[in-house]
Amino acid sequence: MQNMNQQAEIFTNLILELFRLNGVLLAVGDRLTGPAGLSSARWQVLGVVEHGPISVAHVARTMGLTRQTVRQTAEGLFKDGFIVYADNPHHRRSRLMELTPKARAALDYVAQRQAQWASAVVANHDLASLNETFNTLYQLRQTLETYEETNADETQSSESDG
Amino acid sequence: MQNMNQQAEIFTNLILELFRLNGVLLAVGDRLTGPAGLSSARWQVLGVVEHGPISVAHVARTMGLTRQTVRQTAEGLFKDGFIVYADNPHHRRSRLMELTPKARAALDYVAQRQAQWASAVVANHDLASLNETFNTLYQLRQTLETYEETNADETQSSESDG
DNA sequence: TTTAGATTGACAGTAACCTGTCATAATAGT
DNA sequence: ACTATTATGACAGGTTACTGTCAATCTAAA
Repeated sequence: MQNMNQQAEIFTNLILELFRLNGVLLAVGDRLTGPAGLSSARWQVLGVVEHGPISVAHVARTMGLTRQTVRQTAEGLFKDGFIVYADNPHHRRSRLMELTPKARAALDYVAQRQAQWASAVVANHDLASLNETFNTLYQLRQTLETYEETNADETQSSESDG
Repeated sequence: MQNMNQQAEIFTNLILELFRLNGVLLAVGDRLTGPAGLSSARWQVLGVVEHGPISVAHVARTMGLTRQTVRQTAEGLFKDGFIVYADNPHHRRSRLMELTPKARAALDYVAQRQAQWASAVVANHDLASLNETFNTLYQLRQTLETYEETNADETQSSESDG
């Protein structure tokens, strides 16, 4: 099958390009948020807390990250005065994160910078291509996640190791 | 400009999708390479060394990573017997990494698994969409990198902070 | 030849993700 | 009410990326 080699090559190129783009986007995020005392990771967490008081575990689920990762980010946000913890009426240990005025100001600042940046960047691309790209990537992720769920057991079961 | 808001939204969605896809791909890479004693990062480095003896700094430039990051990965690869260091006739300190038979076997194993995986995944997508997506992402990265080079100075100069 | 600059490997430290483990707290089942 | 399970925060440790700094080395210029 000649076509399969071609597909595999295009697919590999696509993956490598995704990695590079990911790196660039993280750098951009840090540049946009840095002057406000934030980072890409902190910004994303605050973006969830912005919608209302919420626990660390809940944010983790929302963002698709682990509890521990969000906890670490939250620790830094608290230490730097971007969030406070409020008592949770439904759970004694699991307190709720809330934005401080400092965080509100930082988010407003970053939002303005991000909009400015997005406008400038997007001006060079047409709507249809971006939308189509989004759709393809979304479908690709669905395929990958389905495939992983189906085949992960067959080769990754390291339960007999311990 | 009504169109600008729409573009900004699609753009934001695209970025979030890129982050998610990146996470999934890293997980897949680790799953495919794990049984061979490798990881996504190690696999990529070995993929460069595979083409011939090469220094750490050269691999870093090839991959678009920092010298120090590749050095750390190389350290692990050496410790686990995947590479050896050969003298560099052109530079006394900068030795050249070379694959060991163990690495050769691991790469062959991973290549087979990766091809199998890629075939299965790609079967659900058509060549044209993947290719078009690659092109859009490539162009987008070019735009981003150009924009960063042009505007990075204006807001990121934190020299007056210290 | 000697000096100035760039490159390189090494080392230290940081950020952001991960897993594993533990005690505590909430919830479901009996 | 009691027990088993689940959810949560805390802590330890590992991976992969980054920056900064240093001495050694190579290269180019004077």
